[in-house]
Amino acid sequence: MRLIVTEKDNAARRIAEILSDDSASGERRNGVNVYKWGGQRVVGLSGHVVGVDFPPEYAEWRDVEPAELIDADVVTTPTRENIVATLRSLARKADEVVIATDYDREGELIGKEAYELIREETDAPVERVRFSSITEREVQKAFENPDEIDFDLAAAGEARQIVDLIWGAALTRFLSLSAKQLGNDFISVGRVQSPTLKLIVDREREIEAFDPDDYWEILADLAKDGQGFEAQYFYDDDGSEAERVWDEAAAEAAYADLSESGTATVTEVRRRTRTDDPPAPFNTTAFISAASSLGYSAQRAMSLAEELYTDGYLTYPRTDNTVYPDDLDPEELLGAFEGSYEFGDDAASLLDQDEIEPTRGETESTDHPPIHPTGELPDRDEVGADAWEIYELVVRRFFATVAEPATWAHLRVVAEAAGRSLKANGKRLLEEGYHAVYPYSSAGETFVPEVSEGDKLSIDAVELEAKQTQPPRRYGQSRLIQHMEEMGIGTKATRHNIVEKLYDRGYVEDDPPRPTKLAEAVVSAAEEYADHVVSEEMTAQLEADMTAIAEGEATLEEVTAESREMLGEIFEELRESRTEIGEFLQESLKADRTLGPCPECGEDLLVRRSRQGSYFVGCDGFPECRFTLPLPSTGEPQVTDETCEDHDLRHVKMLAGRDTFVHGCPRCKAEAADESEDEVIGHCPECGDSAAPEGQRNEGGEAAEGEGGKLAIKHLRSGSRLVGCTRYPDCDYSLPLPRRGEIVVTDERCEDHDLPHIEIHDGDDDDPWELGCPICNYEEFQARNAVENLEDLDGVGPATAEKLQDAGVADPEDLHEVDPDAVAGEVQGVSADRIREWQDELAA
DNA sequence: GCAAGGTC
Repeated sequence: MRLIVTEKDNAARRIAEILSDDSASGERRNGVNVYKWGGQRVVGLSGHVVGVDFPPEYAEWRDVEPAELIDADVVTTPTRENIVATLRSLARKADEVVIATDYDREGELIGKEAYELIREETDAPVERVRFSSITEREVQKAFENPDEIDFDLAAAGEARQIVDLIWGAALTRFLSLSAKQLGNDFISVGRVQSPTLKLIVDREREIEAFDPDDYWEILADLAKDGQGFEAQYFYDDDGSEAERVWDEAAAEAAYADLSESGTATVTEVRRRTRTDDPPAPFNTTAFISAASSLGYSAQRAMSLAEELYTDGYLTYPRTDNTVYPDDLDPEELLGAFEGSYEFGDDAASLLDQDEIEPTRGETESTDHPPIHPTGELPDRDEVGADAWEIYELVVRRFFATVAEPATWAHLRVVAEAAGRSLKANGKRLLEEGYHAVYPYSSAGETFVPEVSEGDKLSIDAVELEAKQTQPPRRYGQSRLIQHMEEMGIGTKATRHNIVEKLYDRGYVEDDPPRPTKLAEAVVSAAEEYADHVVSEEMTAQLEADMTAIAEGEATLEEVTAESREMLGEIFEELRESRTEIGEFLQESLKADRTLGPCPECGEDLLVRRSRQGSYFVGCDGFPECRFTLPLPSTGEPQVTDETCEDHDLRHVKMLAGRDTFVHGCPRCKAEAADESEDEVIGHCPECGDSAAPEGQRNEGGEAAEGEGGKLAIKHLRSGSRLVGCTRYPDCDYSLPLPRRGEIVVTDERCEDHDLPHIEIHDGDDDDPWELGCPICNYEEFQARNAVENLEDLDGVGPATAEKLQDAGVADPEDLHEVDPDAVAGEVQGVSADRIREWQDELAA
């Protein structure tokens, strides 16, 4: 039997299809897909199935000096046991093995890891094939010319693993132990995350140190024959054109001159035609950046693209490549969109072009093509709105890369008035080119009328604007990822996760990411004692070392020994400053939790956590001062940089995924609740007059008048509002009300529940939210939630969600109890296997 | 409970 090993299941399936001429069948072993035909088996790994770590005796942080990790053994152990077991059992029956992992450094290492596992089971020959994309031609050619594993290249990857582990673990443990931050709140450091964090912190330092300068700009409304346009004052500043006037008196003088002249004379007209080339094919970074201008975070964009990839609609989304492979036939791919409702017209117009020549970016790599549609079209309702928007972006990007350039007519006009110069730059689209199929990049025109030198223009208005220079802007997530790519840190598959990691570690908050005090302290400490780990040089040096290993000019042992020595020197310095560093980190951690002064004792109010795990605001003066304020029960509190003017306390935001909200000043919230009175709106349906519990009922089956609970609108000190029973805590019946907006009880009544309708007036808008009867509203809310929960399932859109509900699955929870075959029979487009996958996922 | 790199 011949065993073929790929890096992932998707690749295994496609290679089996190609090599078997579509006759392969799949089976599941240990939860791993194995494709078979004749004497052949193909199995896909899941990237690395083994990982490096220290031996177990180093596991307990408190029992090990971090510096001991520097010379500790590094061992490789299976991390994906089921895949390893399947690989082993397949290997035992193989008399020939082919490694077909991705064609890049990490792929070589993953292949070598598989090789080592296989060698423990068999002496069968092991070959290596390399192909630059999984297409019939490439794959056939690769299998006809098999090669050998490049152990040097794999060793380069191993060296990286070892260096990253030792530096990351030793420094992470050192900082965490010195600040006594163990458990979930450890303080991490790493070759990629720390330089990325420094980038953010450095930018924040620039912002904080920024000292704005005043300047003035003068704008004028000009017109020729009634056609108005805007022009800007400029002057000659040592040979270059300047618009900003730094001196107020000079600005006012120019403004006065221009205001007093009724006309200006055209002194210069310059026309130029510019081509605006279509963009290059999408690599991961460019894709994330385009998705970010549609409002998607890096993480969200990637997870949608991964879903579309797994479902077969897009190619692999993790790629650096910006050049389509030779075997991509643009005409054929455009043809796949011809009949489509959304894309048909655009595809047809592109096919009408005289020539189709895709654009090329700068990087051509061997593992995966640029991200493009496969030609298989998803059902718009089925994939959901977000996935569709991402899909359309990728389709249109592909369209743009095969479209014609756009051309623009540029018109620059300079006019003089009272010795002062005004300029206007016009821009008109001559040939729409790729903009016709790619609406995401700006194609805005600026109107300037046709004028000739010597023409008189009227000056209709002049405006003097006082401005200030602005600090640099924070990096957005996608800008950060671009920066990482430029610095050569991280990879296509990890950069967006690194940004996410900075959020998880409490190093950055909000979007665009803003560093916490902890982040500033970690970066400062690293800069002082371990500068190497926060610099991009560490990666640059590692890359050079890896190249040397791959080319046989150095060995893994030499490179890791040198790296260990360097880290050892760093620890010599660190040892002496341990307490100092620990205190510094602890202070910064406290600063991130500090709201402001306690109204009772003047010490700091801090976000704290009770023994039960709930958050509240407490005083740093505890136990002498017992002042507290409650916080909402949902989400993780985050102290924002906004401050309440009344109480000098920073506002709190509650992070809870989609349900994240700004709580505001906790003292304002508590005081507002103290001042409000409960407003009774009806009887409690659980214990009210018409539904009293057994013991309290009178002969008529009702509670005695006045004894039953009433429903009232209540304001809690934590900021929540609800319709709840007046007999609380004896009766805990309650219905949620929105956190924001003024609650207004109307005269309209719900006949079913005998309750008034409620409206929410938010801000000054005169179009209130008609919430209606609170009971009806809550029931609808629950039903809506159920549909949304269903849509969270992989491959379920609004249409399928509805069908699932019709089939008795109102909520994902119901899936536990259903018979997959029965439901699959009732719901078109959902297989029993899919349902089993959902069940497995929910169980996990 | 550490990193970064694969992958889901």
